[in-house]
Amino acid sequence: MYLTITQRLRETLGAHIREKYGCEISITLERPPKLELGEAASPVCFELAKRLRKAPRQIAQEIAGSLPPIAGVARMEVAGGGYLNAFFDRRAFWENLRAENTGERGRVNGALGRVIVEHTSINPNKAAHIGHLRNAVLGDTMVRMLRHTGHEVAVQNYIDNTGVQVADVVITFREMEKKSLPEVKKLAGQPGFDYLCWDLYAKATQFFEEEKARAAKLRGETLKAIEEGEGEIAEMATVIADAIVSLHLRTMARLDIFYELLARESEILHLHFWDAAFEKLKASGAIQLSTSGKNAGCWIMPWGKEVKEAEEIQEVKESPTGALTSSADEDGQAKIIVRSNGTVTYVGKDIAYQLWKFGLLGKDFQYRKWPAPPDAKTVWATTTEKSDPGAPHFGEATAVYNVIDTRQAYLQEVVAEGLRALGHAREAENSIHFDYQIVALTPRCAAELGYEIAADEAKKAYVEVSGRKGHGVKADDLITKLEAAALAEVQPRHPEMPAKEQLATAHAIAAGALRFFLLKYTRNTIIAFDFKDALSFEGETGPYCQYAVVRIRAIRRKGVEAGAARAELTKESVDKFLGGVEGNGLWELVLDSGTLDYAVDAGIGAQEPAFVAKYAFQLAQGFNVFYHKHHILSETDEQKRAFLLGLTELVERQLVRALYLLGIEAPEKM
RNA sequence: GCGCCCGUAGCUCAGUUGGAUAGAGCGUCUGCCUUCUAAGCAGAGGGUCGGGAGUUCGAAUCUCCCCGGGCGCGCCA
Repeated sequence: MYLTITQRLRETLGAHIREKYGCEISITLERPPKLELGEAASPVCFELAKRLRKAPRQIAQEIAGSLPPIAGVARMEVAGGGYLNAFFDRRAFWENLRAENTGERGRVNGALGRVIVEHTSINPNKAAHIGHLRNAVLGDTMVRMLRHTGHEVAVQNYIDNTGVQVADVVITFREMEKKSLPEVKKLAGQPGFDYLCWDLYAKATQFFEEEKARAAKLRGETLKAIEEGEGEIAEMATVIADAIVSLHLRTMARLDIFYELLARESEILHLHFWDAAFEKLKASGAIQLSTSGKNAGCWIMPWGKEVKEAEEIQEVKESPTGALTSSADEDGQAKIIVRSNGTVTYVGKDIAYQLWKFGLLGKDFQYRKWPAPPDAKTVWATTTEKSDPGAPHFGEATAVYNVIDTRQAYLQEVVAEGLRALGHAREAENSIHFDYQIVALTPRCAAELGYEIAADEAKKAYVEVSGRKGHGVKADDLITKLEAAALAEVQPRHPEMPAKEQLATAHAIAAGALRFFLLKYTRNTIIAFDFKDALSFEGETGPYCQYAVVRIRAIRRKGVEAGAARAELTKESVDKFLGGVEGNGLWELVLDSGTLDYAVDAGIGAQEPAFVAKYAFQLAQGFNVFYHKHHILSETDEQKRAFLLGLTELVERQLVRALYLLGIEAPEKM
């Protein structure tokens, strides 16, 4: 609602200034610091003053006096040195907001069209940890926000099932644990397999450090076998990766995170996605065969400062083979795409995958349903077998969000540059690296978990999570711990509640606490994880927001029990309760309720789910203040009680909506 | 060496892209449960926005220079 009115205000103001003064100016709007200054304000006259060589206040007065009426805006005032302040029509806002049942669905901002969001993408060789959760929760929340604003979104989870990390676990099973394929199959079917692999992977890291030569040889052989996809080694890798993926899906389902497609690297390999991309890259000259220098024999993509030079050289020396005969790559940071032994690097595969996402590769996967998905929600996976005829159409997006931590920024740039070099500038532009900072452990937390920390690390503010070392807070452990803590709060409060409901409530609180904890920080803040903060249910937390909803629902239940008749609210009453300075308190809560669209819009624009988390918290806070100030059910003035109840319902609806966007469920009681 | 990011209250962080008196949570102290759930509310205290210079009507926000910290730059992914 707020966004609707401010957009109208922006347009009208812009058009009016264009007409009146003949200048094109972008209208900045802000929320004034105090309600007495209105609901929206523009400092545009300060900027205008420079161009028109007139006092800003005078301009503001001219505009305020001549601006055509705007629906939803009661009046404009001039304040300070030249602010233009808009005062909303409070009753209209209230009525329109209450009538707005559909939320913001259907309203598409921009022309994004079909969107792919890739998130989670955990190496399928060990249990998920807290860092993976940040990725998944950020991605999932962004998906919810995009869908809320009417975008068609497909969620994809990339499965690197043929990589080094899976190979390392295979090696550990075979060489160190001396396990046969049937034995591994058996283990993979047992609970806790992801935890077992977590420990094994840490062991492998040790082995690789201690016996470098032997390890390197084994890794090479294992990788090759996995890539070729045949034989016992390959089968063991498949068994491990598939089992771990299923466990990851279950972990994420605990936080209400689901996927449409599991895109597996094995299919990118076996369906020859890279070959197709390679031909395109060669043909366009985007990559070149280096014939001299340290990269001799590699296909490289010029990078950094060299891009320009290389392009110039390209123009002069169009070589039919694509071979770069100059020495431009000799000293530079040219990115290697194909190694001198003919194998493709990760970036190369990623370019192929990215091309597919935009429908630019000229190839498609085959699809099958993933077996036994959590909550019986269909998940599709890529396959080399015949495609399931019921599979939906994947790919061909107009925008792609890749949720990957910020350390990979450079590689993501290379991928985008690859698209650009192929002449897909728009797709390169719409390849959004949705980057975020890592989750680290506070030194105290690392100590609590019993990790040995090197002396230089102990001095730092935080300790990096390391899958290789086996250092990290496992996702399932954390969720379980939170559930236990929440249950300990629920039980004494609701001894009458059936055990099953107590558990469900505790789960909702645990998941809410965790998701909110991961979302309240903006993306580029390193989260220094500590159990004390993550386990908190007070203050700026998910449970605080859930609690506000629970309070509202308690009021409604009690109201129904009391059987009190609800008076029909008159226009005069609404004007009275929201009007003037006395109405400011209630009006502010109405206004905050109606600001969700604005928060979501800003959140999508800045790619910051944290904006929605902040919104939910502030609305909950506003409600709690209201709750203490007004006792609703004992209100004797019927009109007032009807109004307070209406407002309560409004807050509930908006807060539940905001929480839904954050992937947080509001329980009935807690 | 080159590139990117960060430094805001005791601690952890916001500050919606340059706007009005810099905000919140935690922690500390003081109050508030016989009324709709105290996972709450009210109040107090706490700031040279790392430092300096500049840009302009206006800077936590933009530019430059320092100081302090983090990350990236591989024929790994």
